[in-house]
Amino acid sequence: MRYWLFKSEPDTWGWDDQVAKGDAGEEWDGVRNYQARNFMREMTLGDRGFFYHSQKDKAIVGVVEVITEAHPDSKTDDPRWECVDIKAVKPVKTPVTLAQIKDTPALSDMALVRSSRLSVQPVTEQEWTIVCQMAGIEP
DNA sequence: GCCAACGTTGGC
DNA sequence: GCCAACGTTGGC
Repeated sequence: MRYWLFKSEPDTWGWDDQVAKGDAGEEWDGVRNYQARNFMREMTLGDRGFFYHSQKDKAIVGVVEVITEAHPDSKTDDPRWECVDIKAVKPVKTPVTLAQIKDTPALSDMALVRSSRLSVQPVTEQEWTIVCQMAGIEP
């Protein structure tokens, strides 16, 4: 199993919207970036991801699970763009902010720090464990 | 609201 | 195939 991070503007699609979809989940549509799409193609069922709010919050607020493999993005006819479906698994106990992540030397290589504009990013197992500790949840 | 970083587009 | 121009994202 691999770990990922999904970034969204909370005003457009936030954690609450994701939770409201329940186990049915929702397409992670709208990605128009090849690198992010390629990561979604690498995803397999059961992979876990962090749900990150950009802009106002700038914090990891929940954990999601990949529930479909990559398929065409239903929001466009352009065959280049694909996405996976994800469902909310659980919220974090304590949101982990970008500032905290930047203050943690072991997390200084996270894509969130190094490549802040990428909307879908891989997370290493080690990073996953550390962030879960900071969030007060089981990995 | 500004600006840096980055990806994309289009002219040559 | 290069590079300038432009648009978008996201942190500050």
